[in-house]
Amino acid sequence: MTDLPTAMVRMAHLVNHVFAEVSRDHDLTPQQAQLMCQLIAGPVGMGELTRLMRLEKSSMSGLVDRVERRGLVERVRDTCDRRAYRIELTEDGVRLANKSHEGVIAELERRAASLTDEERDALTALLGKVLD
Amino acid sequence: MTDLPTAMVRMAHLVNHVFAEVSRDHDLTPQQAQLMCQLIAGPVGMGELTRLMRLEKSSMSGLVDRVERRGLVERVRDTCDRRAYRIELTEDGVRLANKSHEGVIAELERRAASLTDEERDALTALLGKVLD
DNA sequence: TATTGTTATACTCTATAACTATA
DNA sequence: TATAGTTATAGAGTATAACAATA
Repeated sequence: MTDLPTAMVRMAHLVNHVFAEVSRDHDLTPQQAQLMCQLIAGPVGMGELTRLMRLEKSSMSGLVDRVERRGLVERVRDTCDRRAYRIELTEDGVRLANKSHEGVIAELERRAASLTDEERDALTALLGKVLD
Repeated sequence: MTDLPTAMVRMAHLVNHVFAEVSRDHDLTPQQAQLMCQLIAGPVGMGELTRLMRLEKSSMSGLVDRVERRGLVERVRDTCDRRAYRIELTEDGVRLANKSHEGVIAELERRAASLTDEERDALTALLGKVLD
């Protein structure tokens, strides 16, 4: 039995590991997989992406470059602001993003399988309280 | 209210962010800080370090190189196996490792401050169950 | 032969600073 | 002037493959 912060750190390591493994299975880096997961719900602008992933805009430029080079996303000019782009998954990108996302969820579900339904709900609620 | 896997991923992002911020405050990269935290309890061999941090041995060589160059750790030859090294914190390293570790713990405690004592205990136990 | 660790190489990831184009 | 994004540069992080030294 450890203290709460230590348990939080260990949980983070577990999630990071799962994310790395799944990404690798799909021949993506964890950063590339994370970027693509951010785009599943729909196109996102560069500025919003840098905020979501807490990266400098130049870092995001490079990350998008490499994923675009693989044909997984496209830069689409914003119709309202001609300086801006919206980053959008391609068809291949949608497939890979969904598979990656599902892979992570499935593996985390598997890790949590030892919990009862009540424990799952309690854990979800408690995590939510910390994350607010 | 979201599902459990999503809450786990968000928790991981929070911890990663805290780790990145604290590392930066101490002029370390998150990887360097993580390495040094592994050494707080005492010297660790390269092989064990690669296992703990899930890195290839060549990656660990480079990581140790950069931290050693800053005078925070030392390679000490193992007395039993003359191929092996034990990686050991220097005096400066001990100070910085402890400060980083405490910084992370303190910030995570702060994030969990909204929980009651019972909720803290419950969350810690539930996380422990998933981590087994 | 097997193991411990390093070196060489080639990427990816990241930030800072300077830049271009549009608002 | 301010904002959205890129480019240039430098360093850190990572894996694969080949290597040296010891077991």
